[in-house]
Amino acid sequence: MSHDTKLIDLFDRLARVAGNDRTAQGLNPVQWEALRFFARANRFSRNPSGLRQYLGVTKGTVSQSIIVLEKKGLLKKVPDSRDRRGVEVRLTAAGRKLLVDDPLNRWREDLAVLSAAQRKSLEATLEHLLRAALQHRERQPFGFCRDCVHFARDEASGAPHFCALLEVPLSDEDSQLICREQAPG
Amino acid sequence: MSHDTKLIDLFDRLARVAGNDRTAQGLNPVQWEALRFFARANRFSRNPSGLRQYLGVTKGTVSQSIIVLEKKGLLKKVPDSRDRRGVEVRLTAAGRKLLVDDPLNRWREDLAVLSAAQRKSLEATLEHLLRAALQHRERQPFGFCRDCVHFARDEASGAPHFCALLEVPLSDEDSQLICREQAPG
DNA sequence: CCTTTAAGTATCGACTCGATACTTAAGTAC
DNA sequence: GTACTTAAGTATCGAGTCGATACTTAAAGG
Repeated sequence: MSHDTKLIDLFDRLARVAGNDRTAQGLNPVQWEALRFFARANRFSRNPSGLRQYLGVTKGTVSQSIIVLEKKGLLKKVPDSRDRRGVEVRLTAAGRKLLVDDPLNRWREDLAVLSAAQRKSLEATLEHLLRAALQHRERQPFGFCRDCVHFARDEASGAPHFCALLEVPLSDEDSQLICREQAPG
Repeated sequence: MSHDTKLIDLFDRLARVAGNDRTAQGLNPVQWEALRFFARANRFSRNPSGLRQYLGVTKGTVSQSIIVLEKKGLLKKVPDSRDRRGVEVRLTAAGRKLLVDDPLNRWREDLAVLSAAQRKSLEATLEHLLRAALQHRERQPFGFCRDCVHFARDEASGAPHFCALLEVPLSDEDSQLICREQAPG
């Protein structure tokens, strides 16, 4: 019985409660997570292997989930012009519309019981913890493009920004999305 | 894009990462949760409907999970002497032994990146949040017996403690377990 | 008694998820 | 170029979760 037992139990319990109200609008937990991911991932990340990395599951699993969401008309696949093995996954208008009723939004009401200072502090602590946990498990942080070590702002190249890792220009929109290659700077 | 979006995303992501390493020792997430629950629930709570309330799933689901764990030799069912419809679920020696290698323990290492003050603050905040979330969803908090409004310490009745709701004497051990009837005082 | 309610089980169908095997396309070596 | 290797994605299978439904048994209350 170490001193962190209660904290771990709280995580476990919160995760379970969150999981419980994730089945809504006919979508199950993983489908919601996939929808959220593709809505927020940049063009280097919004493909099946990006989701695979994000969720930490096998490619067969994500392949199935994407096919189901495609059948529901919430996602559509577009061939990748640069690599013909790959596909780009995009939300349809129906997908974006459904995301407005994300069951995770229920937590906004719950978070209201905390003060602004508490929420701020909680956010910083959880971010720290998540980063450590992902590093420990050798997984990518999937942070914002603009917070990356490879991000160069206001390049003279014409485009507003630039990625020094992939060596491509970046739009303003790109910089505000999450990226599988992101390394916190 | 409300201001709590990032906080909700952090919860979602932490929950997913925690879920990923919950498949260990041949047990899946729900089986681990059941094992943990029965190890910590008091005698009024360690039955199928207690787990049902705790996890927020249907009785058919918990019935199946318990049967699987019984077949694995980690749990055993004992008829309830007071109510012949009910059963008491107890961990076997093998169950207790397995719990030592709970994959959730991996978080202890991750929590080490936080200072003692941060952990303390995090614990208080999460407890507050969980309580609000459970109340919002009309679910029981499953707190410690000793922290309950119905708990009476050092009764003159002979037993060390007493539950004013169920009107039964309580041992010291009872008071340190979680209870489905618990109402925070 | 008889009706209602509660605890638990049995069964079904839809889905997740890991594992395995497969297809197609890049990348690289020669 | 041809051959080998690696990567992206799909197809399929089996075990398990989970809600829904129907059922059995027992308690509880007129």
